[in-house]
Amino acid sequence: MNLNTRQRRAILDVLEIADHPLSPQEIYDGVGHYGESVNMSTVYRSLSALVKREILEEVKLPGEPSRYEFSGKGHHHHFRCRKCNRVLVIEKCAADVNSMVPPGYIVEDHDLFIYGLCSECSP
Amino acid sequence: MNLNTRQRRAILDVLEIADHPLSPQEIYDGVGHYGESVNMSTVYRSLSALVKREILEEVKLPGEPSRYEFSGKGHHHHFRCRKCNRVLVIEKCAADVNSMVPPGYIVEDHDLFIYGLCSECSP
DNA sequence: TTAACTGCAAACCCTTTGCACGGTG
DNA sequence: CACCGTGCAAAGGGTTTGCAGTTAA
Repeated sequence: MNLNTRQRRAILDVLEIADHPLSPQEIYDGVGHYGESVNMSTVYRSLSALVKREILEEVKLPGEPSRYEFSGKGHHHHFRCRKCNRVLVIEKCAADVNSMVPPGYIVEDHDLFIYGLCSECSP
Repeated sequence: MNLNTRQRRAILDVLEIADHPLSPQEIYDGVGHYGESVNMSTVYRSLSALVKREILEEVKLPGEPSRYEFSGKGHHHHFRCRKCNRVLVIEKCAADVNSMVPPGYIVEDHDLFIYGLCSECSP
């Protein structure tokens, strides 16, 4: 895979500068802010290629479009700010998931989403 | 709102018998299993009317269609079985969400999804 | 009767795909 | 030349909506 096309560099730059997971639309808009342009199909195709190569990871969210972030962060969760709408990374995990499931269940994985106001948006 | 149409009775019956949150498609299929039929638009329209009246609640899931469940359960979470694909209710919550967020963040709410095998599907 | 509900088909949004063109080695 | 990557337009899947006909009170 060639990362060194104008479009893929722009996509990765936008993700790096934002420093938080972005949706395809946010990436598309972000590239636009640089005065560059990328076709939305290219955004989608690049994102799935980058996920396949494990350079990025898809963050699936309940009821809204996925965000994409750089992989290699280890176990973490996400915070969704209801004012600025950004999705931010939460590094801690204080969920004792095994104690939550009824007997007989096997826990393989979990996702946790926290909603509220981020530090930039809280009064 | 009139709950006493053939279609809405069927939708609510299917939800009640299933005893776990269902997607619009699962409801549609469930009604079909009774030898009855409901148009998919009617399923969607009935579900949103029932959510608006707070008879049902929408369970938004990451990366897949919402499920619908009876409201009034209080705070709870969901388990998604990777074998039978059912979404099941988890009544406990052992997540200390407030301790997870960085200083300055305000926590309003959270969603937790556990993935694995339910008791009927585990070996 | 009349207000609400339903079926059908079309529209919608987000995402994926087919195809022909473009850039690079 | 051979290959991927790209843009465009069309197609998909899930969900919503407009409209005309139907049903419940």
